[in-house]
Amino acid sequence: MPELPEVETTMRGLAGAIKGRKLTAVRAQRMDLRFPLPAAFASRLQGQVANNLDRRAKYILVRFEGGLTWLIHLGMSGRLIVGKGPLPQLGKHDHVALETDIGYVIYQDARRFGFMDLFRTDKEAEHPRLKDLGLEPLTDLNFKSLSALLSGRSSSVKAALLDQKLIVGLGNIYVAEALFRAKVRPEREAGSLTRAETRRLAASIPEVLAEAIKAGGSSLKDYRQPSGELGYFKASWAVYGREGEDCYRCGSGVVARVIQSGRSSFYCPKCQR
DNA sequence: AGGTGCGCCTGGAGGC
DNA sequence: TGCCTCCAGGCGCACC
Repeated sequence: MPELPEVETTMRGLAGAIKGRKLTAVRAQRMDLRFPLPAAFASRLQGQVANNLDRRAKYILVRFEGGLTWLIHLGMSGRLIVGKGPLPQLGKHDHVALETDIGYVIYQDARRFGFMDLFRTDKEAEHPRLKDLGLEPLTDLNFKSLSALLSGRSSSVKAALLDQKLIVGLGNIYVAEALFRAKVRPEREAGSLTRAETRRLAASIPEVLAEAIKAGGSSLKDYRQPSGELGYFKASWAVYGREGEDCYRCGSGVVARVIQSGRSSFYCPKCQR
């Protein structure tokens, strides 16, 4: 799925389409996303005025004037598509659609690993999807906070960085890129990182995420910005998906791929230690 | 506590 | 309008 930069980009695109506007019509074509849509989903959203939009971890939060919050997770292939004018004909993967006075939003998700929920905004802190999330890498990550997360941990540093209870927003791509920049191998035991390595990693994570947001995210297969534009950060990947290629940085290492917990990890064996 | 494997779905790529 | 296998950005679960 979309990792933090893609979710952030999607949230901003959605904000441009609905912030301050009333949802004049809401349709749920399919209720069975990863989890069923909540009861009376469309009727509860219809007529709501979007007050502010936010991102927490890989969740988009739309808060409405009346105290209702709409939570959206894009799963692996979820996309939000925004447009001006009337709602176009919906396709087989268009599961939720809404209109405002100026345009429309379509939630499209081929694999249906995404999901949505509605809840009272004042209960946000207790929401089961939100209450156990770790720290936000763009605002709360520094040497001290990262050290506290990693120290004494026997799992791999990759597993630790993917664990949304520790730190949120990272997925397979951005973990690979952040570890490359920090010169740390994904298989390293999390608690074994030196102070210098931890310091580099605390810097490289927000750095790579911020750069990716600026580029509109990374388009792999399904992802596009809500406007339909691609995300361009893929061109900046140093190791992800580059198995067998020469390392950008050291020139002599060849990017390797190993399987960790059934998922591909990419790194330069020469300059990541 | 941590790992591993699997399932949830569909579609694209590549081998044959 | 081929068929088959593998693979994919996430995440939760059962099981060890």
